Amino acid sequence: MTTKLTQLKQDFTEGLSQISRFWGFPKGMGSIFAVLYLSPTPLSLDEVVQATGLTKGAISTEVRTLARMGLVHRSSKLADRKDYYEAEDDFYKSIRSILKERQNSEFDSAIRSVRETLEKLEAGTVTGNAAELDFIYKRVRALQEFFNAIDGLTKAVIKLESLGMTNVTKILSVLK
Amino acid sequence: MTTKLTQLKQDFTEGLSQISRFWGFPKGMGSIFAVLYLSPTPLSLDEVVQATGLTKGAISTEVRTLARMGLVHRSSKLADRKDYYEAEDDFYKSIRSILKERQNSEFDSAIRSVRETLEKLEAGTVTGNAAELDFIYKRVRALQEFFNAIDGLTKAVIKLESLGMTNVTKILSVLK
DNA sequence: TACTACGTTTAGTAATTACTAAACATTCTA
DNA sequence: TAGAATGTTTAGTAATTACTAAACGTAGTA
Repeated sequence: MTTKLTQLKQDFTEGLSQISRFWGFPKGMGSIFAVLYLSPTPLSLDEVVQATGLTKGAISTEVRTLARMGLVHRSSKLADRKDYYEAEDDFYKSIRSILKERQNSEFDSAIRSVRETLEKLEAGTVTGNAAELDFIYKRVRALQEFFNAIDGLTKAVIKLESLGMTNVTKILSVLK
Repeated sequence: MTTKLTQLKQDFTEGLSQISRFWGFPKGMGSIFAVLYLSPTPLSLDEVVQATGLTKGAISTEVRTLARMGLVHRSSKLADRKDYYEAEDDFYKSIRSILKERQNSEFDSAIRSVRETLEKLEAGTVTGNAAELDFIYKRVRALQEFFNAIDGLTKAVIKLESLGMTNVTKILSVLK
């Protein structure tokens, strides 16, 4: 039983859409990436419209966030006003730019709020039952330390020349 | 300038809510966890209702998913029909059970769909332009390899006796 | 057995998010 | 300069998700 190439592409795209949703991104983002990833040549906005069934508007905005994450690249041909988009195919590179992106995001500000909580506790300016205060202080500090560890890890990954199989293998070997 | 303990708790809870949303979970989940995490003693459902402002129903369901992820534990006192909930305070442990949880989830099925794509391509049962087929095969295979690497990593982490600062430090040292 | 104290489920609502359609801005071309 | 070809923004809609309120189930207690 044979499969048509177009069908295969569609299934693949469907799969990436689900993965995208799983990670909390719009499923349209997944399908845009899939289409670009399977294309041997960069595609214009209208070609992506055609291939995904989404509208120009949607693609315009989602391609921008994909580009911010380093998952697609925008290029242009001389003497052609169209923009062209192509997928990054080095996922390890993408991971690094996604992490970099996230550093400046809301996540960091939320984490900062935990640190502020901790600082208030350390400054001794919080009024309330002493035993409870002590308990809460320990817990908040533990959380803070955990965040610091995560933060250290992501920063280390960002700084790498390249993540990639070699490094993954190294990590695996230490974990054994 | 001093802060009331209740205010501090509220701010902390607010912070965790944002973090929860950032990771694609309901913000209510974050606040439930925060309340439990700051409590020296396990809390009953009604106490959580009181502390979070959510309804019994919401808490009932969200506490269940928190428990599945190993972030909270349910316990009961003898001769007391109430359930009591308390937060896991070993986050490394939680990471491991979250990863374990995710293994059987939709994510895996989506990844499986990529593998299926690859298998069809390898079986040579796909009809279409040969050059394009070859290109697509290479790309899909690369993605598959990437997923395998990730999968290997998560499995390794799951298998660990315990993740924790020691291991994080080890990883960091390899990445330098 | 009826009543109470709980947790769960369910059906509906509110809030959020993803997307569309169309107006708009910009740049090139005639 | 007018017109066409492009990408972006915006205002509204559809779809999804988080939550509420209240009915329900169950088990313990009088």
